[in-house]
Amino acid sequence: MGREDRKRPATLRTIAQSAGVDVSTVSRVLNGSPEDAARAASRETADAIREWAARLDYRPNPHAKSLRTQRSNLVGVLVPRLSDVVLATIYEGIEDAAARHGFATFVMNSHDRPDEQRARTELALSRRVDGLVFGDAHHDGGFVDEIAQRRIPFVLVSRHAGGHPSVTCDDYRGGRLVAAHFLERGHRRTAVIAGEPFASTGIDRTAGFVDRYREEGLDVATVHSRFDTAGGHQAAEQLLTEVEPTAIFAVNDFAAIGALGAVRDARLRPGADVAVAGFNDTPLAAELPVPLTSVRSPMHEMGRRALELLMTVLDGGTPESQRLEPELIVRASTARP
Amino acid sequence: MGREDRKRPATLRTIAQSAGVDVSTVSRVLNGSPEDAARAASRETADAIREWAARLDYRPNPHAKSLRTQRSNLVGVLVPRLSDVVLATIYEGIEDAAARHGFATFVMNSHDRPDEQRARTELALSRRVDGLVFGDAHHDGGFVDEIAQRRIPFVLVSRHAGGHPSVTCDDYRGGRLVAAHFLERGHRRTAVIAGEPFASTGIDRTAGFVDRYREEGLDVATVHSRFDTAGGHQAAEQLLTEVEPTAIFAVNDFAAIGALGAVRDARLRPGADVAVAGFNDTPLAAELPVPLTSVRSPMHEMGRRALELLMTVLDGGTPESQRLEPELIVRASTARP
DNA sequence: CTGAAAGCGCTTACAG
DNA sequence: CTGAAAGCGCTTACAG
Repeated sequence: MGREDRKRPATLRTIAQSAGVDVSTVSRVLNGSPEDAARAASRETADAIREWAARLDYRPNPHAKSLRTQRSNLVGVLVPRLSDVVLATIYEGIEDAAARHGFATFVMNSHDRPDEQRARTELALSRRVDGLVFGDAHHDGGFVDEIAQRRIPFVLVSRHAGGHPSVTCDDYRGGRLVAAHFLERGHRRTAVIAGEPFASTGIDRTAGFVDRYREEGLDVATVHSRFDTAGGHQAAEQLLTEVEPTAIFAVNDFAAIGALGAVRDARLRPGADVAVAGFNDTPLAAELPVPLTSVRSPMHEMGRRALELLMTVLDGGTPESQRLEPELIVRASTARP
Repeated sequence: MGREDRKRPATLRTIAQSAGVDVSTVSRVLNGSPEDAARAASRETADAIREWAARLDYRPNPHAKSLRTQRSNLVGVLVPRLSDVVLATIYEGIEDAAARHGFATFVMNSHDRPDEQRARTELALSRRVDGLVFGDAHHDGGFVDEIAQRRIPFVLVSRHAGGHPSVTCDDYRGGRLVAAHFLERGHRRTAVIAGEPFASTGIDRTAGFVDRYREEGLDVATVHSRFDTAGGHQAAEQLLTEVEPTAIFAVNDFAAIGALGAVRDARLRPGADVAVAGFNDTPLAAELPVPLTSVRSPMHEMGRRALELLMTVLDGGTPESQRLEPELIVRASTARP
């Protein structure tokens, strides 16, 4: 089954010979714009060419095309971890939109480590991507600033940084929604599991929550954490002993699930004794033993729009950052008994 | 920030001119095998060439190379859904291994739909991938048989089909492990949430479980389901009313989580009243309010090995299918009180 | 040790 | 409406 056994695919030349015309004519008819095609050959010649192409199962060689046009129709996508369902879903949106534009994508994990971000980006660049989508931007913005300076087309998704074009959820507003909900339920001693300090998602969600509480003259305890369940568990344990909050907002569903575990371990009832809310409304949130209140963010849509925004950049347009609306989904984890 | 602004990258010709040698010499030194390089130029010439390459930040143009060599160093990967953490983790293994071999990967979702499998495969082929990894093979094997007939290099991962080269978990054995555990705990009326009927994973896990129980002269109720939480919830609801099992094996953690929800909704205590076990030992399993007993499968390793197996195929070797060992992780969801 | 030449499969001014 | 030619950036027999 070695690769030598497969017979060579049809090329423009094959078709040109079959149809008795020049390759340039075939190119214009098959791969050119409709106007090009119309100008390039008579109806009959064009039809004959198209018929041969179909019969020979012709598919343009993308490498030849890219070499000639200096455009690869490839985009590189960097995410912290693809096994995080939030990023995977955003990526699905990116991939869908890319396919519709005739682009293919390379995804890579950076694990939120600057050295890997750099290495993966260079790898993508050496593969000659036309542009990049970063789902792993750090708020300090050092790395993306550098990419911008090199005039490499890119957009950010999920997290914003340094004023570069981005598509995000309105995380600040999402944080406020949770705070408003907690206030309505009468919680006055609350805490936030704020995630990693370098991610604008965690920063903004926390800020929105804290600001809303400040408006009521109330302070909020905050603690940073990893974005996963173990991180949330650990952070919640600490908060439960040091702060004894009646409600906890974790800036991410996984951290929230970890927090639920910590609440249970402390012999408290999630929802009844300690309210817990998460963010993103991951598919699991609704199915947990104690269903989780969470802020729904349009993950797939965010990915789709980020890719569209990149297309704007590639077409030389002026990209406008977008902030999509979050929606609070209330469930048992924040219901008083 | 249009693409026109970036200055042209260095090429072999740029370097050849700078170093005062022919492009063919530069090619042999920079991109050839070590022996080629040694034979192509004197130490000094070679060093000079390498120095110029570094100074000009030379990166071989992959499109030119692919066009010339008829090899793309690209592989296509098809999965049912990348937002399923199991497939995402397998894909991470594939991607890691691919990068080490100098290959890049395209991933695409097929949603387990034959028309999408076909369309995505053709898309990958039109992008001139050297080979494919299918994580979404259907057990009937119709589609992959066809691909094999076309002599397209490919391997299967996670699911096997039609005797084609594959890397899977020993799912049958995994099913037996769960059965043995349930038997040891004294469960005699049990049920399996078997997943989709077209996936070898669910088929084999179910068969292993059922066979072990048959050896004790006991029958097992089985019901098919989707692989997600909602599917598991629904299947468990049905089983709880119709079969009243004391233990349920769901062939996948998400279905198991859905089953836990159904158990709770029926006012039964997971673990105490009804044991529930899952499969894959997803990161969440350990962190659930009632930690989930699950069969750990080496997902990342499976992906890695699948890619290695594809490399064997591409090198004209004889690929041998592999079945990796599962491991039972016992937690509270199957502990008697 | 080194070079000159051909060609992979396209696109696109240029010419008629 | 159609063609001939050049060239994108590589690799690799062939020749010396």
